[in-house]
Amino acid sequence: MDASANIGRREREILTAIVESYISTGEPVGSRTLARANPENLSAASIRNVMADLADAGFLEQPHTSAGRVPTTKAYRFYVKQLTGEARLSPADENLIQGSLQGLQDVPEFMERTSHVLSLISHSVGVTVSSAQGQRNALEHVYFQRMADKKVLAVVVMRNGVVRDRVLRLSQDLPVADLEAAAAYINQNFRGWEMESLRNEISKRIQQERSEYDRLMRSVEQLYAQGALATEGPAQAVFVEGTSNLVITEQDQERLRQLLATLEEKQRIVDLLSAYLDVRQEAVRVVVGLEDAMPHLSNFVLIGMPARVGDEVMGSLAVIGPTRMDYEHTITAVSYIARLFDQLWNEST
Amino acid sequence: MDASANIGRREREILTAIVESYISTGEPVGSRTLARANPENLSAASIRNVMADLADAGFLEQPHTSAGRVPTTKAYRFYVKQLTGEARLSPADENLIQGSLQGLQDVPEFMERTSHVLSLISHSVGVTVSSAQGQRNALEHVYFQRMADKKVLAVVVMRNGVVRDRVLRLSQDLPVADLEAAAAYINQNFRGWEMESLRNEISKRIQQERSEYDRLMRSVEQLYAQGALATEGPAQAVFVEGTSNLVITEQDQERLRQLLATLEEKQRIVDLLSAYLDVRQEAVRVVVGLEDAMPHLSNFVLIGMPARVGDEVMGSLAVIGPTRMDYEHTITAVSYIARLFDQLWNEST
DNA sequence: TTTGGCACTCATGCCTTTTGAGTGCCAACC
DNA sequence: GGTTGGCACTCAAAAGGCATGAGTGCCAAA
Repeated sequence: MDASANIGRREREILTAIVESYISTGEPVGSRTLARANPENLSAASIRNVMADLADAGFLEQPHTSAGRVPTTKAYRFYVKQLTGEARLSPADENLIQGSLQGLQDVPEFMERTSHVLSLISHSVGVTVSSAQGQRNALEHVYFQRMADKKVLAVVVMRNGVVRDRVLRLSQDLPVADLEAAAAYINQNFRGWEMESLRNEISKRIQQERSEYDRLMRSVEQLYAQGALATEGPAQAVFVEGTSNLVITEQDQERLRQLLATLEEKQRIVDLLSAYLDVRQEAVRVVVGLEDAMPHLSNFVLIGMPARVGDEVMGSLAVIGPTRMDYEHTITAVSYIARLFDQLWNEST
Repeated sequence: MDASANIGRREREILTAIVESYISTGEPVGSRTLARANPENLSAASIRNVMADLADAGFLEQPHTSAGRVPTTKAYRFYVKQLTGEARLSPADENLIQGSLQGLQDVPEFMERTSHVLSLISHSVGVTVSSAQGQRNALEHVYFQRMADKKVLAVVVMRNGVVRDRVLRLSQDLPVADLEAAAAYINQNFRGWEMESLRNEISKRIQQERSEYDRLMRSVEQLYAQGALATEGPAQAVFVEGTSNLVITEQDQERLRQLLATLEEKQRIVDLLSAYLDVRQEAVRVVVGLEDAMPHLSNFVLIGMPARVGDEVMGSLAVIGPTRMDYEHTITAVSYIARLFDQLWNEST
């Protein structure tokens, strides 16, 4: 099924040379130019023959009859696969990254700066999502503040330092004393509990102690029902940076417009990343050809991986750029930052 | 000094006609076309004379010798000044806005959606800043959580529902008990105080009760020194949306690139808005010609105003767009949303 | 003061020509 | 048989030439 199996060594070399040449110049590459650039031993005519084969196998395309060849999606996939992944970042880039990410404390801030750094290094669009699900988080402290009739501000502090606040609309007003009692009850009984098991336990207790006359549990029930202890929330911050780099990449007006519009729809970015990045993956993932997921992102590539601290996923980082990009460099940068992220947050906890 | 004073009625009419024509077509406007479009009574030749005068007075420019006239910055300023400001938003637009801004609870969320709506309505870039300075805010509750050696998470809840959290790095470690004591001290003594006077009072008390042996005050001092009660913070969220609209506006590649790059620098956006939008202004402000503040924003206009709830400034909303824009429409939209903001937050508190 | 007329300018669009990088194929060569 | 040089052919893009038309300035007449 995979035609790349029956490809000989010569073909492989020429194909990578073509891909590299096209990536750096952007011009369709012809046999003559290739022969001149790599004056090993091959002549233009021989290369022509190989190129014809590669075109038949679906690795190359011609914009028009008498033009050079352009790599197809298949060719890029092949190219990425045969990269060694042993490249190291230049000291300059390492410094740039270290410098940008110093003195950070919260995840969203890290994500924001990371998307910026990624855009600088890759010359494409840096994209990060701070999902901060906090599922595995232990409760440290809750606090309720009465704002107005039937409106309560709930603040939840978790052990890892994530603070979540939301306004609840209750079906029935609760006086300040009841709010304080509820907070005290939760703090005393559940401090240190993991949020998920905490929620299970609370809903269980509410079921059991259904006595209509237990004022405390009724308050807790109301607060709980309105999501006082929910931790996901819509607080999924998305950071997209480096869109100005697209102006150079994408010449066509209308396509550029649609590109920018697509990148502004935060929800679609989240979907894209969650569709392609697996929580458990250990290495950078390169997805060539995003047109399946988003029509306007044809000729674009996603290079990314989840950002984890230990086992817990705190978000994702990725670069979205044109197929014509420096894959090796970008891959190394993404994986470097992901490793750095883990490190930074491990040592500071 | 202002040449617009000595401009007669005919001149004024022709100038506005020119500006409007240029805004809608984008083509330099010539005397003949104008005469045909407004067939009142004037002939092309007469208009030519007037146009020559207007050019002398600095209202019009010629791209080249034999082309039509293009309005200058001065002309736009004149045009904006003579707008009545009595326009109303179309029901469709009002619905769009109302729909987008329903069911909101926190200011940043409002700002994010507002920048989006503004970009849709103005066909330019919608920009909002949620500054939530909270200077005028009363303290409701503070909470300190020890994270690690010399690291403390400070959570400040203010009466208006704004929650601010930050990680403090202390010069000396504080045990949990001391943190709790400090929090209790602040909560008992200063609940309900305005943040600014609170800070003044605390630093005064620290000065006075300098006794090296007062453990409590030393804890408070340390926490305070590291900004436990600071409320500005870098939590100045900036939302920029609608950049895809610029692709149509700005034809020149390089300029477009710089534009996008400029709009990505959040800090500059903040500076721009704070430079031009006065906290106390009651109406929409239109600034034609942003090139003084930012060279890359020549030929661009800022239309914005602060977003207030009563007297308190919660941020700013603005549109940044090309000089060729529908001023009246955009001005009405901005002021409509600002009014809506005040309303929404008054009724919900 | 307004208007028609006239000569002049200059960006724009359209057509044609030239150029050059590329291809495919064939015959010759090692 | 794989490799190479040669040759005819293709086609996009650049360069030149020309007509078009919207525009201007200025002048003289109404």
